[in-house]
Amino acid sequence: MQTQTISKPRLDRDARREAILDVAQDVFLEEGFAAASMSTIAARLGGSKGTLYNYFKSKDDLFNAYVERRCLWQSESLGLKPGETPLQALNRVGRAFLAFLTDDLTVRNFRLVVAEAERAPEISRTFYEMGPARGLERIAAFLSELQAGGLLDLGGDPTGAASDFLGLVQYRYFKARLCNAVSAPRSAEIDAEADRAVATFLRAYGTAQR
Amino acid sequence: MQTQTISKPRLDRDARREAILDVAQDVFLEEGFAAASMSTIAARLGGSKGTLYNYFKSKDDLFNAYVERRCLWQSESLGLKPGETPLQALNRVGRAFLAFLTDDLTVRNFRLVVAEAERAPEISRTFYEMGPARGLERIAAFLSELQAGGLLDLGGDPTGAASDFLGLVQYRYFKARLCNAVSAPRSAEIDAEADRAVATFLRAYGTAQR
Amino acid sequence: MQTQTISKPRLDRDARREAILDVAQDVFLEEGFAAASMSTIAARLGGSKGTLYNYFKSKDDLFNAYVERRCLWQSESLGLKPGETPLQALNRVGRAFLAFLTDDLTVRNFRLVVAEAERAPEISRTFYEMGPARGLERIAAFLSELQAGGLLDLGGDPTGAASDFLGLVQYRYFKARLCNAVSAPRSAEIDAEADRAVATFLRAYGTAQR
Amino acid sequence: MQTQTISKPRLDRDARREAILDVAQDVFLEEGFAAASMSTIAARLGGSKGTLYNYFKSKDDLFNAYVERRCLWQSESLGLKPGETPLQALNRVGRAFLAFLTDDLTVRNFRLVVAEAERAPEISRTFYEMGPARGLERIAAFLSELQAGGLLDLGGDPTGAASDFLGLVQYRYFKARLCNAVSAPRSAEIDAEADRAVATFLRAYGTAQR
DNA sequence: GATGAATGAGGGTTCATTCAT
DNA sequence: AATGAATGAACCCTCATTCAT
Repeated sequence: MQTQTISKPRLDRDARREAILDVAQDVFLEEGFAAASMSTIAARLGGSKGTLYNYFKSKDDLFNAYVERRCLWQSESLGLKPGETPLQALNRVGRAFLAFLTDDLTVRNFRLVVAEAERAPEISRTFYEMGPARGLERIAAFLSELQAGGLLDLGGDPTGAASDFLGLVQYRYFKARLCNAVSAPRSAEIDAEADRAVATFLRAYGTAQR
Repeated sequence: MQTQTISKPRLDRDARREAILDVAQDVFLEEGFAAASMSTIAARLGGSKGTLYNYFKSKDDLFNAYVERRCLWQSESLGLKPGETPLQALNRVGRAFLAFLTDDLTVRNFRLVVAEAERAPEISRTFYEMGPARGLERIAAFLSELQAGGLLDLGGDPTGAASDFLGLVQYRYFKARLCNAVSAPRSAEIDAEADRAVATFLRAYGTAQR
Repeated sequence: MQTQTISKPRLDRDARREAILDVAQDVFLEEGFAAASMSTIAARLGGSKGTLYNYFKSKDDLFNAYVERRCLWQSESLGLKPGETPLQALNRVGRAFLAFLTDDLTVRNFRLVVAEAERAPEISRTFYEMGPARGLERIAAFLSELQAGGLLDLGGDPTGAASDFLGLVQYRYFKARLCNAVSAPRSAEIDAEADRAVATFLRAYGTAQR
Repeated sequence: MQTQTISKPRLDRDARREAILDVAQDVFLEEGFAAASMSTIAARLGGSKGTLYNYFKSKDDLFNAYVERRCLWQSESLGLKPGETPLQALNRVGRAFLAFLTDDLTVRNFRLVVAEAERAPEISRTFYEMGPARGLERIAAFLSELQAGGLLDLGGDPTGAASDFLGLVQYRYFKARLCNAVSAPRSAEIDAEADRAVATFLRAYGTAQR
């Protein structure tokens, strides 16, 4: 019972914190930072407002914690998979990237962070460094790997090539998604668009022998 | 003096309306829609809140008017200029587009509209149709013109090519700008990045004879 | 033309004043004093708010004028009509009184005046003196006339008898109407109730020979 | 002490609610619903506006609660008391009824409810059903009791007789009180008027043997 | 640690009134 | 005499935050 009283609260506290962040995420994504109210979050949580302030010292603090947690999430492994040709890998990554970017959660989260960029610059900057910037680096590394495999010639600028790759893949849908001008594309649409972008990319960066 | 007494009020009213929108734009861009308060706008205007409501029947109405006015602005002429080679034109357009997109006003306005996409979907959708969507079409038309001049081979999909062009040109800076991760690039940086993107584009879409 | 310029404005001014009062009456009756707005009245009038203030120096003033005008209206002639027996006259007056009291306009006007009795005691007091109090006197005089005809014996207190008469006639419907608990009674209902009240009244005040 | 920690908040909350209603009643009665402001109520309460909204979700809600509480109050027992003759009982009830009706609180409350009859018909209707309508029924039952005792002959229409009784008793003062045309009658005046009305009533409904 | 009542500043909005034209 | 833009006080209501229990 001693261990209980010592260890259990600790676990409980972390779990409770996570639960709060889960609810906060929902509310923030649905209503935006300013329109979201601590009352709403507390009510959905089934707890009291006071409790919220036991875990996060302010609404801003809660928002910070939410963004930080979001950033820790996005970490799938890139890189060639066994038994995959470089071309197949490029197509797979293009599709995965586009699917991720057009996903509802991604889009709404992006809106949320961008909305607060003026008011809370550090937050959006952190988000950018942890998210898009790291993604670009990982794509650059991935493309270098493909270059080593002979598929590509990046011309000595892997980051530039990565930027081009991502630009090609996402332009058609991302802005439109942000603006609510289109709903989330279905899988087939994503594949078609990604494949088209990869084809363009290969015309610009592919080696003759591909 | 007769024309005065007749026309002056009319002009005054329109001018006042514009002045209000100017101030509202500043406040909206700085604080976002939700955080912006009618009190702040009235105070900066040097008038009373009541006056605001003589011109716009609600905060939403004011925001709508702001977005509408923004949409009417962006309409420069594209197309080949006299004495310009197709290649020069492509470079010029690429630079102009990137300069526009990374401009402070553009970025902050984009943030603002996107922030309200969940709450007011029609507004952001309209913005998208009037802004990015029309821009894409105009670029597509422009590229077709260059194709006619022999510089490009769009492979029968001018819109796809336009999307690729814009994706290549903007990816490096736009997201970063949105997230406040970088300040507005200087002219030289814009030119370098645009030129690089154009080079990539030409490797993918240029004809042999270029 | 001189008479025109002199006399016409005078007429116009009175007519305009009446028109304003007509509109104000509608709005006051519909919304109550506090909820009625000068803007609404001006808008319905098709004029500007400034004009309103040219005719009435405040909202209270307008309300005063409305109540005063209302009081001047109610003045039908009571008294025996030629070829009518005293009993017939009593029944006729009872019915007329009840019809008047349960009429929509009467009820809503009563509500309106009573609502402001705390805030503006003189107004409701004036209304009472001009309306119900004078009505009571006229009924007393009327009953005295019938007494002279031998139908009634008022026991030396015509006002008391008049009060009893009116109390008997109106109790069933008036409060309920004020409270919106019943809609305006139809003619047959009014007649039946008035006749019943008259019968009671005659049992209390009728002479043996009736 | 356990009961304290459990029951005290509960009592406090109810007590606070009652205190708010007490203050709200004062303010509503003095200024009317529309003119009463939540700020005034909060200030008189010595609390903040926010607290008001913790107990009542809107001004309308507060008003509803006030009316409901008023309705629960008025419930004295009628009926013959031991050692009382029927005639004494009738006089007693007449006086009590008139005293109640001309009481300041009754009059002002009536004004208040009637004032909102157009805007909130359900409220005034409920008030009527709970108050005057039930009062009428109780008087009818009371009169029937007296009839059984041989004092009265209601002619088979107890409700009609009750209506007559109440009409006779109240007409002289009630309207005048509503209109602020007279101040609350003193006890002697009330008794005299009630006795007079009872005498009239007995002439109309009394049996020969009384 | 959890609660939820209390706070008070501030939100958007309305409105009677004024005044220059 | 008529207009209608301008005002600013006041309205109802919300909310992030605090604190006694």
